[in-house]
Amino acid sequence: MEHETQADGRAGLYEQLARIGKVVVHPKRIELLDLLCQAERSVEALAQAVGLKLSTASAHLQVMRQARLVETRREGTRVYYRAAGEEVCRFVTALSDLGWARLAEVDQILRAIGAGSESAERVTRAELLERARSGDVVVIDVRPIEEYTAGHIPGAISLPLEHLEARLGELDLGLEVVAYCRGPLCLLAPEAVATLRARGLRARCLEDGLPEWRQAGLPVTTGAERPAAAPSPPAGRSRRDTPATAPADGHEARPGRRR
Amino acid sequence: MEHETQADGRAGLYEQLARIGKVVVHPKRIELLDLLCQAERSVEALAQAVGLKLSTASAHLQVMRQARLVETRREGTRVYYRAAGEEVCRFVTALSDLGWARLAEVDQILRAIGAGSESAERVTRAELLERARSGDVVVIDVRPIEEYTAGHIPGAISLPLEHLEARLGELDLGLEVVAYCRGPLCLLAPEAVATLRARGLRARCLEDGLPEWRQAGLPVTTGAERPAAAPSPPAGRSRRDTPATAPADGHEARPGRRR
DNA sequence: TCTGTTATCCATAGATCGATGGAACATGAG
DNA sequence: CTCATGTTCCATCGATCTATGGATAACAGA
Repeated sequence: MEHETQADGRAGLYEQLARIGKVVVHPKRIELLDLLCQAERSVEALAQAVGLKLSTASAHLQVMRQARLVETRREGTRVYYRAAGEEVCRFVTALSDLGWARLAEVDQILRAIGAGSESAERVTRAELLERARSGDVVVIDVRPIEEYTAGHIPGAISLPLEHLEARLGELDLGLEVVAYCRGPLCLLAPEAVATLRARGLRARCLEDGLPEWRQAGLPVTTGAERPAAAPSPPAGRSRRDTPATAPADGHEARPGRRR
Repeated sequence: MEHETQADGRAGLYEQLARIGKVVVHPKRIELLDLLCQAERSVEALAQAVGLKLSTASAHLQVMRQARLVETRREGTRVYYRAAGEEVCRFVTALSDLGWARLAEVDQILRAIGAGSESAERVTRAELLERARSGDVVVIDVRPIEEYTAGHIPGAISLPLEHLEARLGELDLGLEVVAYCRGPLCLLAPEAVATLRARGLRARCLEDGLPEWRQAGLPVTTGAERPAAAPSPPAGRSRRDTPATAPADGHEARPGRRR
């Protein structure tokens, strides 16, 4: 069992799929994959993000790499991992959807942390597009800054949850705030909304997160943030829009999941 | 660890998702799930279909049930399993897609069995819809009869691969034949097409299979087959169309995958 | 009630996996 | 060349998983 490339040579299709399945048996690996769908990171950053020893994280990443779900890039002495493609993110999304729909416990956990009540009133992607065009909302990306840099909604400003309270002043109090994060299972945006509401602001979450936005074929801007004073620069000024690989029909490519 | 419902009580979101992941670590479980996305079956039928001892198959099904991916129905002395919902099939589809895209070996296996060369010329769903309307194609469902009964493309006739040669006479030689099966990783349709072409007929595969057809929001007919003489009864006469849960935009809901 | 059929449960033995600390390797800076 | 840093490889122990045969439970029919 050395040459893993051709080892198991007589392995059927399902054995191959099981190699992918092996990645998502372990909670930490799912967490890592989820992170990697947001942005590429070094091994050390990943290990720290999910609370794992370096060697353990590396081992997990090896498993993921053998299944071809992640790829690496070397920069000097450090190695950056990234998701190996669009399909990987779609797979993770499908897994999350399934979890949301089938596992009552997921729902309970989310509710227990307080994301239950207000999550009912979310902004759809279509609605956000429309209101962003007319300029009467502020869109904030509450994920860590690296993930914002790796890709964000055009016109959104980066306001990581941890800095939210300190930088509240930057927000235009007259406008409604729409917060988004990693996806339906991520609690960053719901927490941000709770914080903002406690301050008397009007705030809602976007349905789902950036991966779903991207998968819907909507434009994504990469690169650092701009001064962040103007709340709504006209959309479409992205530094690098996604190539039009996905059909840009957008608006609910996936059937809805919300309860 | 008895009350699995609330055991692991203090488990995070990713632990919950890993419960789903656990299902797809094992090749046979993926195979079972794939089968169950086509039609419900008894334990015995499943065990036989995938070549497993009864007790082993039952154990696997238990795992899948604990993860809430399958549900059961009792009829007399036998228990029927079925996929627990639309999202399950979507998940399996995403896994297959990912396998197709990432695992070079999958491609090699498919090619090795001879599905490589002709698979390039497939019929899109949109094209099939159009040509079925004008009535110049025969659509054949080459899956086992149970799966046809559980759901098939309106107007398609059931012609399981194993009976194809014997029932060749039923086909209208003047029309092109479009064969479909379980999905991109299923070899039934490609083999059928190869057989038909060897007989001099014009034949092509449909892209993907029935689950993808259903997921695209297109109508699905359930129930036994009709006399199967008339090659193209007008579509839309389905005995029970799928409820309009999914958006019926159809035509390429997912971004394409074909190489 | 007794019997045959179908499915689940159980105990066991063999295989695989995960976490961990320390060694080994590659790279860049003195 | 020699160090320091970041990452991967390795050996090990403990935990978990799988297959299997046989026991048990649910059900139908006489």
